[in-house]
Amino acid sequence: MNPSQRLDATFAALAHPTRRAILARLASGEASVTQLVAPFAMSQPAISKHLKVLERAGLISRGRDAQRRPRRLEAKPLAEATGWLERYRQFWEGNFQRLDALLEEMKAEEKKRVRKKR
Amino acid sequence: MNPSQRLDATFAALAHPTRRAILARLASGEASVTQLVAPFAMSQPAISKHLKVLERAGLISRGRDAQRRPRRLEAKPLAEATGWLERYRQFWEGNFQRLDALLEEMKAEEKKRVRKKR
DNA sequence: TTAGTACATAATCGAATGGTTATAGAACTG
DNA sequence: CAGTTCTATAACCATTCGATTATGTACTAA
Repeated sequence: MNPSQRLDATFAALAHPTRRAILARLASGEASVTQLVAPFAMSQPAISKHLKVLERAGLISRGRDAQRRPRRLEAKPLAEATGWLERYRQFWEGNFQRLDALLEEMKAEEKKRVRKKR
Repeated sequence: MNPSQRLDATFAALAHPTRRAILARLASGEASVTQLVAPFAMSQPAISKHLKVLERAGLISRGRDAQRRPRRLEAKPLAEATGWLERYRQFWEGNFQRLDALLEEMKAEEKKRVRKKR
């Protein structure tokens, strides 16, 4: 998976309230599937599907403890997503000191990308 | 739209490379639909659909200039998304000084949420 | 007024998403 | 061993997504 595809998977995984709630739960420590199902008005297979989405995005990993397969938070993809968003920070912070430099950098990157495409 | 739904819309909008590229383009200034279509091997209606997704998420707004309807970046939803992600920053920075406080806060929030649900 | 440009919208289509129920399998428990 | 618990998977279904082509509409320009 290239970086763009990783961002696709990460943002898509975050685009569902159930999956965000699962991540929030896992932030306070690993949890079994049964424990993760409990708070939701939803079947166990539905949660298992959400877990699969999170796992394909690399946001969680699977351990083992007897019959249980506890999930643990893996934050690296969150860091990458944040990294992508940081490029826009000045747009909402109204902090335009470094804007010119940023725009030049962005234009250069885009030229590279477009050239590559042809 | 409640905050959770706004996050749904924002993350979903970011989960596509074409839409991220459009935002990157708009970071260097507003652009007409025709200008936004140009770099992509994709039809104009396809781009217009992506623009609609971005607009529903509040990530862009529409101006007018003769027949043109130039789009402009609106960064507030990006700020909200970043805000959500920031809660996890310490997980990838390995900075656990404030972790206990955070976990307490998260548990309290979750209890509120679960109680509300019933 | 006629032609062209810019954009939007409708209809269509295949693939992906998000849920369900039913069932299978693996590991514990008595 | 028999039963129970935990999790995964399969089959199914409705809806949404992401693209297409065709067409409509609003504005400009000659």
